Amino acid sequence: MSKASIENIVNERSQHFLKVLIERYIREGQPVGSRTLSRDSGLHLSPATIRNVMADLEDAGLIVSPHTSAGRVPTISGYRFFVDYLVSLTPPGKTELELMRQQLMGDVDSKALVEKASSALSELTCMAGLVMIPRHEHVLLKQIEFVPLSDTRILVILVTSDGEVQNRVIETGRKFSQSDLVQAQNFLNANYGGQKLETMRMRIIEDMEKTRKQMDAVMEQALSLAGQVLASDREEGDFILSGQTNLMGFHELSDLERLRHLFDSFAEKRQILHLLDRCMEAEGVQIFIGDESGYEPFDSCTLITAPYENDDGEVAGVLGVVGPTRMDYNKVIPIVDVTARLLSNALKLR
Amino acid sequence: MSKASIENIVNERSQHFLKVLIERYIREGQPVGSRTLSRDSGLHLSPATIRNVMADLEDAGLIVSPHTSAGRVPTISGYRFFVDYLVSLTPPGKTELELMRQQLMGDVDSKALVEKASSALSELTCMAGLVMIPRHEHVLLKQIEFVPLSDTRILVILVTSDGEVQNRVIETGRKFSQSDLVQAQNFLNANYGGQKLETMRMRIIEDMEKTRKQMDAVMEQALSLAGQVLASDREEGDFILSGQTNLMGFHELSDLERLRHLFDSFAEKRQILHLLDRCMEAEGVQIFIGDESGYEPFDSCTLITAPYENDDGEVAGVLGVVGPTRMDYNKVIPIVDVTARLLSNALKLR
DNA sequence: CATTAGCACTCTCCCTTCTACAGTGCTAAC
DNA sequence: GTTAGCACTGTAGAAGGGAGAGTGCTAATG
Repeated sequence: MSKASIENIVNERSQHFLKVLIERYIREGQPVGSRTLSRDSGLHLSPATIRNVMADLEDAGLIVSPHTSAGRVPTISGYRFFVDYLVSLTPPGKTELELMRQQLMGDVDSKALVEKASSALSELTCMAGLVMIPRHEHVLLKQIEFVPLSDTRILVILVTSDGEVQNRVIETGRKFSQSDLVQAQNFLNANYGGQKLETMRMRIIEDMEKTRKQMDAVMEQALSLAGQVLASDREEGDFILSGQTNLMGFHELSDLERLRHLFDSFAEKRQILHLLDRCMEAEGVQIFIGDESGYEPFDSCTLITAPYENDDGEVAGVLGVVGPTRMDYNKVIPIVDVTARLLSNALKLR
Repeated sequence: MSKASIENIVNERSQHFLKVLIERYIREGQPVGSRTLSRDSGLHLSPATIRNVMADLEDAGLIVSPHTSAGRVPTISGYRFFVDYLVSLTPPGKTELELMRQQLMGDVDSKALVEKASSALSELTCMAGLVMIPRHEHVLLKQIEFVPLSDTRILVILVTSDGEVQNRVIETGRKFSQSDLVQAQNFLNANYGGQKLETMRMRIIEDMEKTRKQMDAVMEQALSLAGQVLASDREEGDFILSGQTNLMGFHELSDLERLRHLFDSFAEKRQILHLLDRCMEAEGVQIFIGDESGYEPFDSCTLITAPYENDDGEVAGVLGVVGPTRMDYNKVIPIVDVTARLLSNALKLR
């Protein structure tokens, strides 16, 4: 940012005009001209004066005109300045809140909760809602079961403290008898039940060393199986997307090629998950406007996210909405924020 | 169909022209005029003659012209007649076949197979591919396990003969001790293991009657639990969709509103599942052109489906593609057909 | 009787032209 | 610092016009 621009931004009056301009543009979707702004601003200044201010704002890179004789529209920096300094967040109405609260109560199944949160987001914002499936990193092992499928394939069922069930199939390479499995299962439940999966993984590696000296066949088998199970525990993550088609309504995204690109990126998931992972580390609401996400299909979109917590009060995932850069930040930011809180609560109250 | 139309359709020459016209239109996407058709037809007839034939075909409702001075395009009836009597199916090339075969081998997980089949369909046809998740109606119970989650909630794990694992949580309303559950589990495995879930459900209802007289507590508990598990067995079904965005490339579908409607229908699933269910009953390839599906979002699409079989040789589900009515039927029909066969094989060879 | 040439007609597509309009930047006056 | 006035610029939309493609009809032909 040039020196001139900073001085102008500091100017309170310019900021007021910027705010009014952006709010107007968000509402109407049309470039805002000096005459309109003069009427809307509340201050009694002529269009000519406003034009000077607008020229400054344009110099500062906060607004641009699409062509000579159109009004001005916010740039990405403009939106950024707006959300950083100028937003007047309007908390969701009682009815919306109540509706959302109801949706997110009842259920005990965390998958169902996540889906409802996602569709609530998309319905309330009329954009696309997305919610990461909760991570189970800090989850405790409640029970482990082995079920033989064939000679060398074993189905392993992990029941975790958050009530989730994970099925994994492992290829053992050698044969285990039914009683081998029962013994291993009992051994593991007795020794590792109630532990976190991650600490479990570490302890098993240690324990395998010790066991080698003791040469207890049962323990060794059990550990080797458990080792295999947990080796495949690198979760790749996933998210639930709702209301993707809402995005087809925005004519700033109506370029079919861009839109297709965006939809493909939703289907591919990988990059988006990476982005969401980053948001999980940050605290509170995160906003990526236009190319700020560094992810090209989102170049003409804004992503607003907030982390939510699991029953232990640890960050379990991230939720958010995707929409055009021209979105009602005043309204959407609180919705994302509140939804994250409500989902956290719902996960705790199960 | 009027009498005149039938006579005209029976006319072999008209049929030839219809075929050439449709194939040309499928290739080029432009209305086909009499001059073009005269050159393409192979027969040495002047455009004027062709015009007479085209007028007949139009009377018969097989083609229309978008406006006075455009050529003709096929109607839905035209396409229908084409696929019923005129297609020259071209089997997929060696390379495509080999590629598909490779994709569909390796894996043992039926979910993964289904996903690969779906993406293979969408890639080979450049349209949207969809594959129903296999139904487990005729599947055998391999093993049943009870895992207590809380006093009244029990996790039931069903391992079935096709290697799938189903988790269900039931609310018992009263407390079961650990040993109650183990006994019930053993009883059920001993008495119902290896049976079809559907016959099991019926037998359990019978057996509950008998048990009432014997008053064996263990048996009664076991049956009551199993009854609950199987009561929730009404599968609603699901399908995997791939390459949905391919549809955005077709400009006959480029009306954003229609497209949105179509995408919403994919997300809603219910109606489409209903449609697919109907296809499961029929034998072999099914084709719904335009409004033939009776499902309005598909009005400007064609759906081509084929059922596939599970390891028992019973119909397990349906797969297919969705694209614009103007699609290369000669090529796509065999692809759907072959994919269904290959998926059936892959499911058998696991 | 089927086929064909000829012709007037119709419609779309694309190009150009024109006008109305909105909004700008600049200059000079307040 | 603010404002009025003014020339300028770019867009949107209407109007017009020619080229081209394809039609249906009629009358002539083999």
